[in-house]
Amino acid sequence: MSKNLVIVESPAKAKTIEGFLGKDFTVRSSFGHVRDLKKKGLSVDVDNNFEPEYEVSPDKVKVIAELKALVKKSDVIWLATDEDREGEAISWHLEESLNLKDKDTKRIVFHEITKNAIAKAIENPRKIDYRLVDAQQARRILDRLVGFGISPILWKKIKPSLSAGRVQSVTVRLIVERERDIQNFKEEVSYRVTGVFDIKGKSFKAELSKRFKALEEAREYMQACVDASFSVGDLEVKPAKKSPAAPFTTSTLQQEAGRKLGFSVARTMTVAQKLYEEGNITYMRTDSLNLSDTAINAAKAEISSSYGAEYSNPRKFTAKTKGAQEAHEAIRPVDMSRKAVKGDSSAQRLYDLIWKRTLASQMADAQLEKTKVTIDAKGSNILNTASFVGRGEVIKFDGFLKVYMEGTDDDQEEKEAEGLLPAMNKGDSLGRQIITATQRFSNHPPRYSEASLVKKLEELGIGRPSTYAPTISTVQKRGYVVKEDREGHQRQYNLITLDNKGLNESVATETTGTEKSKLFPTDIGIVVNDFLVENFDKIMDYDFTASVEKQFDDIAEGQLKWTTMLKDFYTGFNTSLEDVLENSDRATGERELGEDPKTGKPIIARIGRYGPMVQIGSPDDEEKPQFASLRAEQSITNITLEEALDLFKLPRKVGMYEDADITAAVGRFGPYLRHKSAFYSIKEADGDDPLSIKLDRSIEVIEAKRKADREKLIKTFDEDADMQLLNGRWGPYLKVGKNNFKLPKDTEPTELSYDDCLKIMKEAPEKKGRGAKAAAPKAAVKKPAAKKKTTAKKKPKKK
DNA sequence: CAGTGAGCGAGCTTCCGCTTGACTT
Repeated sequence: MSKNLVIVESPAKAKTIEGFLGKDFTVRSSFGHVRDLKKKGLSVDVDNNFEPEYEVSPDKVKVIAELKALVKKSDVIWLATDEDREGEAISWHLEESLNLKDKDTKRIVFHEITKNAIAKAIENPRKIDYRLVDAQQARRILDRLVGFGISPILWKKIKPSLSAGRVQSVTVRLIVERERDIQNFKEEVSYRVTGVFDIKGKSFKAELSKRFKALEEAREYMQACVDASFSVGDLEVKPAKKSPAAPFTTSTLQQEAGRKLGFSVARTMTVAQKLYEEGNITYMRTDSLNLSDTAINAAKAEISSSYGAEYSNPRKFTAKTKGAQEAHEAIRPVDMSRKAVKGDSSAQRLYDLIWKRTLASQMADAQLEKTKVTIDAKGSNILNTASFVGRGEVIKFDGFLKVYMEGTDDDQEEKEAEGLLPAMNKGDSLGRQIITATQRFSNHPPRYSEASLVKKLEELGIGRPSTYAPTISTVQKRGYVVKEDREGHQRQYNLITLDNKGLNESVATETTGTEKSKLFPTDIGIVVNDFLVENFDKIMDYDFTASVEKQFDDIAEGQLKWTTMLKDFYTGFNTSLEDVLENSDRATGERELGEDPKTGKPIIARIGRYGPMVQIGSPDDEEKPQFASLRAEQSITNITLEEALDLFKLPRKVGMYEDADITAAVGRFGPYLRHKSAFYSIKEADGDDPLSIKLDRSIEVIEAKRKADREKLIKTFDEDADMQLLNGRWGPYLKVGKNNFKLPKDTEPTELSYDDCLKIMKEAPEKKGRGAKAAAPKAAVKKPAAKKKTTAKKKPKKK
């Protein structure tokens, strides 16, 4: 019988460690935090030293029950949660909710999961560090105060259900401000001159050291080149080196997988989680650059045997990121000699990336030789105002480049790959093949991708490895930000070429401004952000998190009392909450578009109760104002008067079919047709538009939908017209009225009788949470009673 | 699931950070 219970945070870790410890040890996991502030309400007594009200998280009730049973059977409890603020707090919450006795409880930490490290940890137990716990409580409570303090103000002043928080609101701010920078960007025009020269049959590229502002200047210079003679001027050869990037952290893994594999941040984490659970990589939520000695030695061995000892260069990297807590190692393969893993292609590719990055980080620098040639031009005086420069780069020793090179975020359209320059000597004359002057435009700052946003957040010290991916999905779920592709537009540019046929001027076209999977702010995002920046500048400051983090550190070091810190913050914060609630105006992002040609009344675009909308007239007028929602692709900032007027043309009568009207309109879920109280979605992608769709096409859409519905239908019943067996996305299912039911495994739907279906209905498990929407209105009359019932029913389900 | 936007008032929404499955029409 085992007398020791070890509790870690992750089940995969528990499994590994159990193997290292003898059979006197049982290892279990807490699955992260087990207790939190109560879900409902503030649950912080601000008048009583910020006394928090904790509860075991609903999804951890079972975990705690199981652990409690194991505690009873054990003599010593080892709390082996991560060695950081959150981990220390988890240990404390475990101690509290499992009623652990001080004398039987030991706190241990380890940084790598090896038999040795764990044995060492067991030999060196300590007590829970309550100062660190206090720092975590301050962090948790501050976030609750901010989130639950500001969000309700947004419900009143802008729109219900909105949210604000220390992390998400600043994230949205980054995106809104970047979009403004882009809108206000004034592009600069210049002329870039490049030439291809040759010597002894070999050619190379060179670029003029200066750009011209005006076409006229470029023309003048090109003209001078016609009769110029070119020769080799200065030649410079310089050694250079490149060093490998550090091993992966969560943030750099997300960035690199985005750049090289095209993964979203969420997908990277899902795939990494799987690799971790299968024992292929170390923990994937980390901000540490550290590799264990075991890993460094394994990399050294792998490099020496595969590439030779001269390729090995063991290195230690140290974290430079704000607020790094380093409870884990960097993300690396568990076994460096495992060059590939089984699994789907996502897993294989991500593993390959991690393997290469880790290996490269332990490899020698690459040695390069950079050459630079400056070309002399003789002829007209204007040629002396600038000179062509050619650059070459040769790799003398490839070092880490043999396996891996980090990607970049810049779309560098103009950077040419640098190759080897031909052999030449000072004074050699050069042939001119072609010289081109091209009109170029400066680029606006780039929009954020998910990965570049994560990079920015990490730089600012905002959020943690475990929250980057959820934060990005939160701001999208709240409708503050959308991830989209945008089509570019055509742009013309001037081109002057000089080749053996002489000078030639032309105009060419290019596509510019194409965006793929970039983050854009929505109207709501913009209005909420502006409201918050105006009224809560302190919390919206990019340095707010960094400054509270410093205070959390002071708490952890025992130099500051956590209640004092919260009190200092809350006094001012609460005053501003009250002030804003009382004195600030409703924020609607209102913009006047012009006048309605029919009535002469003003038309405005603004945020309404249900989102962005346009409105003719005001409620003060004798006649009621008219309203219409904006389409998904429209925005308050861009919509024109004409587009707004179009919105009021709906709903529109398309024609008659089967003795009933067909009308076209746009609803909450996009454009649709309505016929005999049935709805038929139409898509712009199919070339259908509610403003212009014709009768014959509408009939086509209706008939297509009817056909699809017929194919979906498996069986109906005479006993109940509302009951149907249908084919859905996940196979056959039973539909009764508005409720859907899963069929038991291995059921042949065509053979089900009416009674069978009734049975399936009755035996269906209770729907939980969000799924029960359809039933809600009926229960509305007896809400309090109905509510108790559902919570009571939930429990047996969790057995 | 589908045209809502006056104002009232019920009751609801909301935070960040730690960890995985269960579940979807």
